[in-house]
Amino acid sequence: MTGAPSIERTAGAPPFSSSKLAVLRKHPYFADLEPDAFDQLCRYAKHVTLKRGTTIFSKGDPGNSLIAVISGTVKISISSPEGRNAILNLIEAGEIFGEIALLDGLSRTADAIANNNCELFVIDRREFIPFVRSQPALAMKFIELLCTRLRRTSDQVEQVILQDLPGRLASALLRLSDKHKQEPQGRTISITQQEISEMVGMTRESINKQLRAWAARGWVRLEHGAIVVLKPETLQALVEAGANVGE
Amino acid sequence: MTGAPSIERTAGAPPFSSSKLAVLRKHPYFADLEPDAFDQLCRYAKHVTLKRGTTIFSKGDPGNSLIAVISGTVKISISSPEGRNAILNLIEAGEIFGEIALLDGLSRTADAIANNNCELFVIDRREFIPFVRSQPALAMKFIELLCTRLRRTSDQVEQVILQDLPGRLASALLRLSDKHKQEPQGRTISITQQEISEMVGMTRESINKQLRAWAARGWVRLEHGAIVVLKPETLQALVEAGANVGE
DNA sequence: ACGGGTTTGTGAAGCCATTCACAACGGCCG
DNA sequence: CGGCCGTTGTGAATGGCTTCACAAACCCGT
Repeated sequence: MTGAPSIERTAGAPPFSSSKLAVLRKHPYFADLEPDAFDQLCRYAKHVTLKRGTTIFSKGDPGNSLIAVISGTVKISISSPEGRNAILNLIEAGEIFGEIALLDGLSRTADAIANNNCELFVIDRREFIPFVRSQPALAMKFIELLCTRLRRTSDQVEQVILQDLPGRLASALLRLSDKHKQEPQGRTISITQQEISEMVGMTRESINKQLRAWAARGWVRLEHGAIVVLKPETLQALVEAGANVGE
Repeated sequence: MTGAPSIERTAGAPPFSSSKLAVLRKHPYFADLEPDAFDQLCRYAKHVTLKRGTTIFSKGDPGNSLIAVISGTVKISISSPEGRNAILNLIEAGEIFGEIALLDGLSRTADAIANNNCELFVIDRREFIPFVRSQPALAMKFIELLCTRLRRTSDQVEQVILQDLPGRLASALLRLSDKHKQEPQGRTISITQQEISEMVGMTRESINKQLRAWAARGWVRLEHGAIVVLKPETLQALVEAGANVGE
């Protein structure tokens, strides 16, 4: 709805290039927002570029902003005192994060780190909250977003508690490959085995062994820094059967 | 704000006893709602009583209602094909559940089962959603609720991935005992070891052994169908240290 | 094209939690 | 008050995943 015009140029002269705004504009959270409301929102935003490895915020920080990813990807993770760490989510271009602390005003629940060089929009809480109240439709959008996140996180708990290594790994691969389902055959996921192991909560070594076992059966193909899912249906079946099937 | 009057009796004659409504009225989600809006809400609700073990809804069901617990407790859980199952949450009197499927209209993410005889209010989606739209304050309340749930669930993921048995068990005990912190000394949790094991994602046997080890040190006391936390600070320290300390 | 850092591959040893198999106990209902 | 079922307590054996310790392959910058 509302097409995608009106970003091109406005009297108020938004301080960012239209191409960068377009990626946000297309996003479901903002797609059916009033055009001028969107422009107003953009005026609140700061544009930031970071290089790989930069910490955006840390667990426990006061959470006073919402962040939209324009390019690159951001890693949402937590780490234990002993040095183990877990990746909760990977946020890609067009997505937003940091909404929990933004909405409830409490501290951040996890760390956010630039996973590679990236560009962000940062929207301040002070300016954003009144804006949400004035736009009930936006509030409903956030309810939707929170519901989606909750479903995703619940799923994660379910998997980590109920599934073993093969099941969890298969789920993770399917979820990641769904994000980029370009061609029907050959869904390539750009990710290191180290990262996958941290998403799944197991060691890199175990993940590697399982992946190679599947590669031997032709279910996946391993590349350097990437995994190609060849038989998504088979992996899906494995998840549903409750693992223990495919070795 | 708004005190707690107006429930007593209204012209419209709400069909439920005021004592039952009071438990809802006191709850944060509804506390600062306009009195007549609250009455209107109550008119949408159906009153239900169930006996222990009854299934309220199952994972995958279409989610078309919000449920408030008047008395008793409800178990939110999921189960794997092999029969393992995991308790995600225990909902007690005064709390509500089922809000995700209510708000986004998709299927239920888990099973809900009456953990003992209980009384519920059931509010239908068709009637509720327009009501939320007409009450922006209520929408903001739901955003808060969702944020709380999300923090809780994220925490669970964090614990299950990063902590070992002692750490997870300690966290669970502390969370449960915080709910009922009556006396400063002797926080009694009414729960079976079987249930705790399903909340924590480990076997009853393992949980039993850990609990007895702690009982020997005087950190907890075990009763039949209950656990008394004697040294919450010690358990807390154990969680923060990343486990491996207490045995 | 060389060199250092990251990513991947692999085996041996060890450990924590599960599984299995009971025994004892408590509480409730007939 | 006497079964009976759910809860708790325990030990031995098993196993899946981790830990540790490398080696090889790859990638990028100079």
